[in-house]
Amino acid sequence: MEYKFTDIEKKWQAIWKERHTYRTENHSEKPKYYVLDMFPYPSGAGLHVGHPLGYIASDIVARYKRLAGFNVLHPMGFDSFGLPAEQYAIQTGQHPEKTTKENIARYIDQMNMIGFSFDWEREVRTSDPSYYKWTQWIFLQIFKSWYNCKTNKAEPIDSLISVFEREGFSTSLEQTKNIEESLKPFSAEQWKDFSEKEKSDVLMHFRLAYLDEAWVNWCPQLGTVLANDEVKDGVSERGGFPVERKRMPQWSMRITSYADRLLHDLDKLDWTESMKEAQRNWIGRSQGTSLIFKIQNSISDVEVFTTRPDTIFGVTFVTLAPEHELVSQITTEEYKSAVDTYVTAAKNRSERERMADVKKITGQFTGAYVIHPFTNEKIPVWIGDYVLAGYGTGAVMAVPAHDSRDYAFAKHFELPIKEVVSGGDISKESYDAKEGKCVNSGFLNGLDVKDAVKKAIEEIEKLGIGKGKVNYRLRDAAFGRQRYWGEPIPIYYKDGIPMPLDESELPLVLPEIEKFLPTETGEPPLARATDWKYKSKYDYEYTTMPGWAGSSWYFLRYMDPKNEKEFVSKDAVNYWKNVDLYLGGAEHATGHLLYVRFWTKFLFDRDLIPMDEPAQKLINQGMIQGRSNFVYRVYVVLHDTPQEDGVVFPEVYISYNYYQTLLSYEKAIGVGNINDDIKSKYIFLQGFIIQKEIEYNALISNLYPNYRGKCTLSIDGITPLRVDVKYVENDILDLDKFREWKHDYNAQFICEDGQYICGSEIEKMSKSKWNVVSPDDICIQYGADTLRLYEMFLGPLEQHKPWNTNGITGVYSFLKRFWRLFFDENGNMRVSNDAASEAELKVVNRTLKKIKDDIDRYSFNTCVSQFMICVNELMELKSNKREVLEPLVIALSPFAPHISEELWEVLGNKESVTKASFPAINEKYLTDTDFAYPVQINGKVRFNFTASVQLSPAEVEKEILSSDEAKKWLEGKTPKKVIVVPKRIVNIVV
RNA sequence: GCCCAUGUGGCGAAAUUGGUAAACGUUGCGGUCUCAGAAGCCGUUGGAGUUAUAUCCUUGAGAGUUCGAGUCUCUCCGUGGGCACCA
Repeated sequence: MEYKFTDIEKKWQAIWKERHTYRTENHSEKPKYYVLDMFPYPSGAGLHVGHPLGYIASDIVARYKRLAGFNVLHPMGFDSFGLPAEQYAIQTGQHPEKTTKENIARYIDQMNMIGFSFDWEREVRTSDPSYYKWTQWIFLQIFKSWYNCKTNKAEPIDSLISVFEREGFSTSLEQTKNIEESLKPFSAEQWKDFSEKEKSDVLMHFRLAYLDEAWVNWCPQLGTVLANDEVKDGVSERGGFPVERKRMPQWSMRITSYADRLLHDLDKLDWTESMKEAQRNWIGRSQGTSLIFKIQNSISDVEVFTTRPDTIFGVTFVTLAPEHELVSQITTEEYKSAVDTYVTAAKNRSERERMADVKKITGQFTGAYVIHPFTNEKIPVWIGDYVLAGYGTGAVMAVPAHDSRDYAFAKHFELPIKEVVSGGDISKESYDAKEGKCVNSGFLNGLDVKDAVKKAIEEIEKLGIGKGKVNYRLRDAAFGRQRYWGEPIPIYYKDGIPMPLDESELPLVLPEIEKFLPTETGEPPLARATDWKYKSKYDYEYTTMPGWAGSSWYFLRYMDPKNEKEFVSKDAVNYWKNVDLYLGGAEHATGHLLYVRFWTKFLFDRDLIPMDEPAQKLINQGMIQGRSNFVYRVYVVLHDTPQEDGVVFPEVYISYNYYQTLLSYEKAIGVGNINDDIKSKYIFLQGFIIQKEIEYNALISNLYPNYRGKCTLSIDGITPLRVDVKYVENDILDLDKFREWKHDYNAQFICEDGQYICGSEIEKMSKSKWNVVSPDDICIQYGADTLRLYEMFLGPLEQHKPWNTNGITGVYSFLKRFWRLFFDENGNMRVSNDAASEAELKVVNRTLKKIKDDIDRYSFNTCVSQFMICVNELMELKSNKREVLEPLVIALSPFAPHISEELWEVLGNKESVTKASFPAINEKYLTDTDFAYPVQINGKVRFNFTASVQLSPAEVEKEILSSDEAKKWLEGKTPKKVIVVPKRIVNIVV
């Protein structure tokens, strides 16, 4: 009997489905274990071999934990709202719901083919109304909450209202300190007299989900606002379109209220350092001082934020961001037009332009001055776009001597530079280091920087012009998207006041619309919906939620996916608590992983769930990259008019360079007639040039030099073209298939030893790069178990690695060998019930121990190696004992579940292997007693040596050589060399 | 610029707390089986050196700690990633 993986896999997948083998109950005597994958966005391209990497790893852990006696929750679902489906809908007119459903069906088929142990009865889809009902519900809870700084947690908005009713609002109100300082103070009486609208506006300053005029990342091509993490290098992450800054009313999430807790709680998580570091950077906490400068001849003042109060005496100017609200107020008549010009220019620059000329220094004097609080000197106020409106107070005190940006600005505009910390040479560059002694600094003179900071803050607070303050780089997250395919925000507008829907009215279902584009007046697509008004009267909010809304709480829904009364029952969430192992890509560090922590903390604050972190342990599986292949083709650029130095042929004009290109090809490949006669050259050219590409204004020849030929010749006019990796094996192109694919039957390949060698490049696996390898193909050719083992065998889980099918035969033949342990050549079962030998037991126990240890540290590649070693050893021992094989079948089952089930049945066990428990390890067989007596290997003798105390090599040597066994072996000879490894092994060479 | 990660044969990679570097797989080479191919099976494969044995060298580079360093410390170089006029 052969190992027929196709039959075996089909059989067991059907059985698992039929018997609901992986259904998980919410109650069990067993301890719980929750292993979660980041759910995929179901794209139209289907899964490629990179996607299942993390799923296979998590499936191994899930299956292993079941064997180890845990009640395991291992679900899968789909993040099915999002931009690509909508873009596709715009292009094709198909409803995103339809394409999303089709894509999901394909994803599920592909996943089932690999044999995952997901409990599909718990599947969630973020675009399903029964799911997004609860996303909307959570939004409403966030909307109806505020952050109390005194209790340091989110509370119902009612508790804030009662504070206002009792005390009114002032900047010194303890509960709201650091939250909102632009709001004007009011008394309790004033609060009571406020209109509904006024009250709503005030509360908007505190709600955790709020509507506000804000600077946003606007992407005109996508027609929507994007959050900071959706913008990379000034272009949108999806599609790569330019992003502008725009001020508009915008729904936001007050994630900044949680900045401190998001930062601090990182310490208690078991995540990689780089992951935590990425979040720390993104949150960007900086401890400093806010400081107020009085403006000369004015009642207003400027507040700045600095981390270096110790350099207060080095301030030689103050810079405001162009958007700063004081700019228009303080600018003097004389500078008005210059300032206006500058501000307008700065505002019109896109984010990308601004980034591009980071090095270019621009600025403008306002004509105004502030008074230095300690020296009473006049300090000029400038505006400059190196100061960001959104960070700190949008104004800085410039200390050119000790800040490189201020230094550059000062040098450019010839402003004074005053050294106040000794240690650098400020004539050359600024001295930014926080080391040295203060000079020229009044009461700070002679102090070290550290002490000076303390002293400066003390003095500043004494004068009442500032206080210690913490700033974060993290901004509130834009929450509204001017798009169709997302959760509608459950808000309607009554007399201009945003009102939450009643919870009983959820879900607010996405209305049907005809076109998925914005309206003619520029409103979001939802404005197209007819008959879609709250109580047929009030407008709903037209923006939808961003992609991250649904994914910020999905791990909770898996616990209780069908609950119609609650987002998750107390019962379920108290049992499962947080995720024990979370697997996903590192690219979500500053997006999803921050938002899901934020929502979890919020739900915790409001006593809706018992834990304040979503996932204790996080593993980032590396990306499996694609290996793209290229063919090369000679292009000839056409010219409209004859080139002076060119060669003229009937119909076409070619520059001399390209003529040379073709000639050198002729030489290189030794084809065609080389003849000075222009006519024969024409024939030569005619032979190759077959097609005119109007688009590129070029002639495409049918000549394909191979990779090596292209390199050695290094001629212009050769263009690399992507070729589907299906037609390439080990960089060698299947010529016929290629001709067929490109319909280029005249293609002339310049080969080497009859082989056309393609160029290659490692890059992200993607449909557009033609380098996608589908897991389906691997499953068909080698089987799912081989695919699973091979993906693990490729290398450490967390590392990026290119896909390469070369090694897969090794894994495949391992499974075939494993199979042969059970069947002889004639297909008869050869397993015996005899007792196993000591050697066999040693092999199996050592393997089990190693596998267990390696799974516990998520080192799956070494597990696979260990299985291979084990099979090799058992083959050598010709082992066929049930006692040996049975535990191995169980141990292998997390990795290769199908073959394990089949063999388990062959061994005559009725229950499924997944119901078995992980075999116990007999410690007796783990000790290296083999080496207790001397063994001769290549002239060396190996002794086992174990000492309870640390001995020096000399002592060990003495100890060993004086032992009876050594004496017996040496027979009076003196050892030539003794290599001593304390505590372990001694090699003696005679 | 700042921060994090990482560097081992032709290739993917192993190497618990510092303890015989290169396990396992692949590629290459040689052999066996076969009408033939595929698949198996058996050798061999870091470098230098020797008929062979012996021996020496080798974990990006250089230093240090140690009886002993791929592993720990410092400096430098390369690669990947994050943040970036964030005051």
